[in-house]
Amino acid sequence: MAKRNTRELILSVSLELFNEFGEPNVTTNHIADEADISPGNLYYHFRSKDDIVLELFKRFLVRFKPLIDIPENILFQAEDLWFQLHLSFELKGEYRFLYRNLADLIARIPDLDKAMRGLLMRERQAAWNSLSGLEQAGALQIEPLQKDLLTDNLLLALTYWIPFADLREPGGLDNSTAQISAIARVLLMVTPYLREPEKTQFTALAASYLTHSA
Amino acid sequence: MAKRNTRELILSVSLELFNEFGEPNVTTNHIADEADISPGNLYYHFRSKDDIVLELFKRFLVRFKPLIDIPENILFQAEDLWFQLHLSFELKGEYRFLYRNLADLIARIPDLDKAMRGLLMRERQAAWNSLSGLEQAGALQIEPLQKDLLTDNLLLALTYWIPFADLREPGGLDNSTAQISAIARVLLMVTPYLREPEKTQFTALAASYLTHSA
DNA sequence: GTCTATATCTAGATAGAC
DNA sequence: GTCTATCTAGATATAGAC
Repeated sequence: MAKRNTRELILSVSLELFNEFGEPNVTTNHIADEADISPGNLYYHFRSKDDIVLELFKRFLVRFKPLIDIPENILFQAEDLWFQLHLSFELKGEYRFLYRNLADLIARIPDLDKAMRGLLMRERQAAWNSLSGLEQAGALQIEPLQKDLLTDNLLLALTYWIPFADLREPGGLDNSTAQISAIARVLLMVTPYLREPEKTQFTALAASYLTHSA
Repeated sequence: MAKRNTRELILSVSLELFNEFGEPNVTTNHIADEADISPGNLYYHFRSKDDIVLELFKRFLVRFKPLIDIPENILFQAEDLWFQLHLSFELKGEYRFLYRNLADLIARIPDLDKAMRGLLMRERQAAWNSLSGLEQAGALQIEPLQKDLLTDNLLLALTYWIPFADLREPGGLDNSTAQISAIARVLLMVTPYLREPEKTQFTALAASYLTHSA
């Protein structure tokens, strides 16, 4: 709601509406209406609707990149993974419209296509590096093939868990409670490959988050 | 391409175009054009575009329901799971436009919303029952909480693996090779909880499928 | 910077002849 | 059943006054 200026207002209103109704179902008139400005004014500040989407994506990107900038040889603790997931899901929840219509957005907006594919590749690498970190810390033991598959499965969950949860319980991810549940579920994909004592410790930790929140 | 009559032609052309370009990016004019009929003729056979989508969904449903009609107390072998996954992914590949735009389709078409949510619930139950079957056959050992989480993760993969793979490699799922790789990946989500000898046996089987196909 | 009014375009859908 | 021609609605985007 921060009304620093009209441009910012348009962006924040757009983000809200996109998240709630899905980007294809929100017209520039709806945005202008909700922001209490005229359609013409909106087009003074943005050349097109896609331009709004791209600006929102850019802002998402700026905050997301540091989160997946995980060096290859980091010494990673299990708690680090938890924390990293928490920040990541929180941010994606804020910009969840991007993930709800991923396929069509990138089909329509070439610039977004390029950027998003690159982002997914980076994120995959980040997940892979995280697992490597756990290995080096002695907490994780996994075969190379399994590691590769687990990485893909993690990336799948990181990409589509929010739309998936929204599907089953629309608007259910508005509260942080549901998000914590999501994080726990993703984390538990890793626990089968953890060694003791981390395995038991983490299963219990995730379980406790789950039970008092889902 | 089966041209039994115009109605069937429209359906098969629609399915092809929807799968290739995404349903929102295919207009009724495109369909008519590709089917070499007039737009007016299309609307003689279908009241609306949504009507076409619904009819396609109905046909998907008729073939999919038997696949997820898995009794609660079935004695399940690991191979059964593999086979079931194979049929399931093949069918979903045929109708993959449904999964590419799931959120928006059900937001727009109320009848589809109801049916699709019901279907997802059934499919989740089917996955759960499959795990139960493996437990009863002595092949699977898993804690109740883990079982629940695994079921959700399986459902996530069953729902979004195809759009996810399409994202990374557009059109990559056209050949059955890529689909086998997908099945192997999903199946490997279960292997950490399998007992010996099934565990080793299945890891090897899935790995062999993966290596000579991906 | 903001408004009103309007242009343009495209999609879904219909009417009526054949 | 099929066609041509057309309507209507709604969305993006622009023009020009204030």
